[in-house]
Amino acid sequence: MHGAGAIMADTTPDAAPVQSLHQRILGDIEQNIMTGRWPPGHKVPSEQLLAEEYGCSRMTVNKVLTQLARAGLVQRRRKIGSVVLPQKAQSAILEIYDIREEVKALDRPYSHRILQRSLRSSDKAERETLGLSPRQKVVSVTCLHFAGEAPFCLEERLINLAVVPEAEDETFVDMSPGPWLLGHVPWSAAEHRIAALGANEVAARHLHLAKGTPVLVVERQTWRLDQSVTHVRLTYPGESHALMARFTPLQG
Amino acid sequence: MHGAGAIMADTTPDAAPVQSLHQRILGDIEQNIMTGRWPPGHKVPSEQLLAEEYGCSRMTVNKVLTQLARAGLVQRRRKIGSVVLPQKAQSAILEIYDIREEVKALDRPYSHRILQRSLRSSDKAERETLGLSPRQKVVSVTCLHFAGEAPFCLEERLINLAVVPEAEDETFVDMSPGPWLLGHVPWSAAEHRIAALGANEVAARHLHLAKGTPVLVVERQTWRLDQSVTHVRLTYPGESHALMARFTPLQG
DNA sequence: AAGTGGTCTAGACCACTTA
DNA sequence: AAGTGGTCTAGACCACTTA
Repeated sequence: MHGAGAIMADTTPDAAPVQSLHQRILGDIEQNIMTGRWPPGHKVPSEQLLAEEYGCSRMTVNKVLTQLARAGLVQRRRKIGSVVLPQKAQSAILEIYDIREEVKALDRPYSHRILQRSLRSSDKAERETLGLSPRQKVVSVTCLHFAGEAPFCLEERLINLAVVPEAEDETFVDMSPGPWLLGHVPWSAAEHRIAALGANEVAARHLHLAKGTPVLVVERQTWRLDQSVTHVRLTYPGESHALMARFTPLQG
Repeated sequence: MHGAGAIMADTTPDAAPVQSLHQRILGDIEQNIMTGRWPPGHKVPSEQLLAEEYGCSRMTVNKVLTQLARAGLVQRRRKIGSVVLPQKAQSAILEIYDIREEVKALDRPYSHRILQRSLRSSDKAERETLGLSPRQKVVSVTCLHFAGEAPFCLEERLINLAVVPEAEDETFVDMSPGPWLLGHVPWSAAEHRIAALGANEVAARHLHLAKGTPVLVVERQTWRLDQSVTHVRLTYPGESHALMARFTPLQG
């Protein structure tokens, strides 16, 4: 140090840029769309015009508009320019939470218990579900998730051993099958099915419900590239459980 | 060779570039992650190294890595570089479809009927739900959606007139409230709640079910900036209905 | 023919982080 | 001190689309 301490302490003469330039432009345009000043169909100024207005290069506004297009807020076409899109119902999105996280979010102690685990040849129904060929083996796991002492969710899962050979030696006692799989196999696609059903006998017994009580059933199948990785059926007591999600269309 | 061979895809000798360069780089990296060649924790080559390997400028690979980071596949940190992230359960996402689209996807003729519509001061429960101040007015609409002759979904909705004054004169006869709102108000956030319940009296009557039959209840609240736009409760016969979604983490 | 977006370059300076 | 990403510039050429 050469006596520069005073200078160091005296920073922020002109406010430091808390936001980058393209974040500011993004925010401005987003505001215009969200407030309705630019309704669906409105023409967004061209990249060149925006660049002039903000006194920046075209690349900077291009980055912003590309991001808005990816988020589905605007449509971009050559010669035409960018227009504000009507919002689509399909863009309403719901997150499916990790069960452990769900329970912890409720401030309850989480635990799980493996009720059954078997390694065996796939039967016909399973091959149909997973899209397997006749000889392929599967791991079948049944797992009960707890919030405190209370059963929270029944998990019935099939794992395709051809895609996840490491599953052969895994007991899932330390980590339940869901998180374990996420750590071992990346997935490229998933399909969900959600229904309200009356509890069947198995679900009723494990979840301590009367048979026929409404339960929320989430089925999820996951693929890696073109191969089915796993199929899972999660059964939640319907009265007590709800899947929640908060969603915002754009992240800055 | 330190993985550079795996990174580089074959160069197309003559053919016109059907893919842009950054799309090709994105695809290559995505492949490496999806196939497990680059497991979670693996260090992605630095921007400078990738740029050299692909013989392109740093901006081009920066674009790719930024996109991968936004999609949640990698984490980027200065000095450290980029590393492959473990996949998160939270990234499993479910689309909620427009009811009209849901019905049409089943190849059934869609129609809807307005059962009730009223403009009135909000009551206490409604103000709590929507976060309104005492004097604010709401439009309350009850709408039944049909697939052919069969009731498909009961919609019970509140609309905040302060945010959507145009709703005062709208009958929703030509277009049901959901799509109408999407065309009139952009939303910035939504919150969903899904549960399996026994049908209450109103739902049972309109959906032609016995009281207590399992139904799937989807509640959605939507905001524009900080103001609540609408709250809707959708009730589906649980046995016949399922929400479906297919999801892929990255779009090129 | 002209306007617009799509993509890419070859640099630049900076901020952050570890060593 | 050095490596890495974050951001931005000032251009360039091209593809597509309308007129």
